[in-house]
Order: sequence, then structure tokens, then C-alpha cells
Amino acid sequence: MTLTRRERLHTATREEIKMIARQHMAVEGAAALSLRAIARDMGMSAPALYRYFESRDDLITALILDAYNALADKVQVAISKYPEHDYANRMYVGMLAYRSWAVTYPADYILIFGNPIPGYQAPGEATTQAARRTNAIFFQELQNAWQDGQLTIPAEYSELVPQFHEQIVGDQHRYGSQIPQPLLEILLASWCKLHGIISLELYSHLQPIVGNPGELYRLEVLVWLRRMGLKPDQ
Amino acid sequence: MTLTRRERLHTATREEIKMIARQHMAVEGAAALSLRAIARDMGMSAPALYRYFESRDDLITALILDAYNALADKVQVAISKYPEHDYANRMYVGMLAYRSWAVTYPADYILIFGNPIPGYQAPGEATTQAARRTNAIFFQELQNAWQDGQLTIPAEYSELVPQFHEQIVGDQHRYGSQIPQPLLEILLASWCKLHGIISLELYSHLQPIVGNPGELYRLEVLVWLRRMGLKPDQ
DNA sequence: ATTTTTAGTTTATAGTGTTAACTAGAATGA
DNA sequence: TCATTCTAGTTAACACTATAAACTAAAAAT
Repeated sequence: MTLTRRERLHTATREEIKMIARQHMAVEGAAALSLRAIARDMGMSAPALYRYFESRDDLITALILDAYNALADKVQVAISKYPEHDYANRMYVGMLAYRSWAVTYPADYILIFGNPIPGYQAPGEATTQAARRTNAIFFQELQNAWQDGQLTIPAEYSELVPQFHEQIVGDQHRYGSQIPQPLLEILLASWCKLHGIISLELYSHLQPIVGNPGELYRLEVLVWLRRMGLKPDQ
Repeated sequence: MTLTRRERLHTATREEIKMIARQHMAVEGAAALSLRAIARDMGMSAPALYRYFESRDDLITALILDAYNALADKVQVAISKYPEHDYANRMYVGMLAYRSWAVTYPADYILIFGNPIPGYQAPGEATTQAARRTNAIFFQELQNAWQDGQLTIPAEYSELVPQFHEQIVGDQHRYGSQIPQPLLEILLASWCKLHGIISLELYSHLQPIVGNPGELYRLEVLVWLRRMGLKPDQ
């Protein structure tokens, strides 16, 4: 289990490469990531990087996995500040933390939720797995709140959903539980909306129309919770 | 006003370049657009393209403007199939047309709503102007419906909005009219949500969770309309 | 008929990811 | 301790990229 000196140096260099790569991403975007530029910044030649990452794609995959985990960690930490039964506040701060991470590390958010980098092929399983972590956190909260009888399902959903739930098949089995179909769709739609606000803000589509996108986001979170009968402190 | 033979040939070649560029975009994404590859496909040398576009950025700007206009046209045509007073159906088919265009021409949708192409600098005014067209269509419908007394504002919004509308300053002045602040925010939020669903679908984030993203989209449109008291035919 | 404008060419510069062949030095085994 | 193996790095090369400069052939304008 103890790492040799060599192994320690190796992983340290690996981390340094990722760090520099993230800095470059923040300036020029992930699609512009250049191994040669990274190597230059580190005072070494480009082919040397191949000792640490099999290819540019491999480096990008590592960055993606780090980003997914950092996002999930941030949400988890925020939620954990409130007791388990305080679903309203837990979801409220969790969703705010979600956006907060995105605007703090836009390059990382774009890396995972932006358009695919030309030529990059995601390795499938690994990234999908990491992606699920954050969603699972919110799913868990919603499920707990439901099972605790704290949620009401808005009328429009319960009226309309039956004709849809054959088509919109979720993977609730994966989370090992059953919640009502409408509730799952409400959560999904909320995720889509929050992602939409964030991504439109990050790409400057919102600023010409909405003075303060952050407040729009907060309003939408509050409305969403209140619609199901949850009222966070503020 | 009559174009000379030269001018006609020039614009024809310009259109051909854009056409080939769009084909390439559809395969590899906009960030991978290569002038040399386009030139190769056209049987000419790369520098010749500079007779028609000042630079790669200039070509991209032209593609962006075309995309914005094509999207607005498609929505406008869809809406126009219903009479002016039939707000429910007009907004319903308009929003469905919005997604339909996006999934039919994903490269073009990503070009305008995806992350910025590395190195590309948008020329500001021109693109913002074109972007507004589609939004204005939906804004107009909502405004007409409101002034016609067909809309009810959901309780959660009217309760919560007052504390927000100092922060969330819209540009309703630009459209030359006044509608209630909550209504503006409801429309904005809806746009964000629909964009969120589309973009998550286009980047394959939804498929592992939602069997049929198109139906989720349709459900959300229906719920949104119904929440304000509008019921389209289906 | 002469001049000007345009569409295209080739050549050159500075950049990219990646592979191959090689070297200096550290870690390991006899 | 000495010889072997492994590792981190090097340079050179290949096939790409956008773009600029200089030039040519032909069309249009005067």
C-alpha cells in the first residue's frame, strides 16, 4: 500500500499536468487544450506527457472525472449542513451549490455539460458512472421527502403524466427504489431547467435579457420547492 | 439593384462554402471546422476561401446568423398555422417546432447555443440581434394572451416575485410593452428549461436516464401551458 | 485597347497531436 | 557492488491546421 518514491513523483506530475490543463481550459476552453502548450508551461517537451497520459483524450477523460466528482462533493457538503429531515433546506442549498460550482469553475462545468470536444471519444461507462453521482444525491433527497409524506405533487403533473409514463421510462430501478412517476419527471425537469439557466448564463445568452441570472436561478429553485409544499428558510 | 453576373457567382460560391461547412459541422462539430478541408471538398485551395470570407471567424459568424434565422423562421411558420387568438396551440406548436429544429439540425443548434468555439470572437451586436428574434416571437404570443385575459399567473410566482423583481431586470422595454414581471420570468424560465432539455439530450446526458427526451419535452410544454390555464388540442 | 478588379494559385510561417528512436539516470536483483 | 531493467525525459519526423504574401490568368470596366 505504501507508495514508492517513484510512484509519488509520478502522481505528483500527473496532478501538475491536470492543474495546468485546467488553467488553460479556463482561458481558451477545453477544445483548445494543447499538449504542447501544457508541456511548454511545465518546461518539458510535449512527448514527455505521454508518460503520464496515454493521449490527449486520456487527459481529457481524467479532467472530466475530476470535475464530476468535485461537483458532487460540493453539493454533498452543502446539503450535509442541514439535518437529514430538513428536506427543503437541503435541496435548496444543494441546488444553489450546484450553480455556485458551475459559475466558479465554468471551464469544468462546460467540460462535462458542454458540447463534445471535437475528436474526443468518451470512454462510456466511466464517465456515465461519475455523472450519476450528483443526480443520485438530489434523487435521494426527493425520495426521502416523499416517503416522509412531506411532498405534494402539483395538479398539472398528476393530471397529465399517465399518458406519458409509458414513453418516459426512467431508470429509477437503478437507484433501487420506487417513487411516483410524476415526481421523477418533476425532478428531471427541474434538473434540465437549472442546467438551462446555468448554460445560457455561461454562454452569455441570458445577460442581454436578465439583469441577474443568479437571482432568476434562485427564484426558480424556490418556486419549484414551494410548488411541492417545501419552504426553505430563505 | 440588379446583380451583375460576377456578384451572382460570388454569392453562389459563398453559399456553397457555407453548405459544405454545415455538412462538416454536422459530422465533426463546429470547433473542428477546417478551411482546408472545406476547400478540398470544393476542389480549390484553402487561401481561395479568403476571397469569400475574411477569416474562419467570419465564416462562423455567417453560419451563426443563418442558424438563428432558420430557427426563428421555423418557429414562425409553425405558429402561423393557427389563428392569432389561439394562443394555446400557437405556443404549443411553436415550442415543439423549436425542439424539432434543434434535433433536426443539432450542429446548428449547438453552434448558436453551445459553448464558444475556441479562438472565435463573436462580433457582438449582429449575433445578439439575431438571437432576439425567436425570443420575441414567444414574448409576443404571451403578451397577446395576457392582454386578452387568457392567462392566470401561478400562485408561487405572484407570491415570491416581489422580492426579486428589483434584481431580475428584464428588457421588456425593448419589446415596447409592459407585461407583469412574474409573467416575464415565467417565460424566461420556460425558455431555460426547454433549452436545458434540448442541450442535455443533444449531448447524450438524458438518454441514460430518460428513455424518450422528446416526450419529456412535450410533457413540460403542456404542463407549463396548463399551469397558466392554456390547453392546446393535444 | 488598355487598365483595373477579381478568382484563383503556390509558397511560407508558425502552430497542432502523435510516433519512433534514443539517452541519462534511478531503482532493482544477483 | 556490479549489471540489468525500468523510467523520464529528449530530439526528429509526419501529417495536419489557419493565415499571409506574392503572383497569374481572366473577366469587367473605362
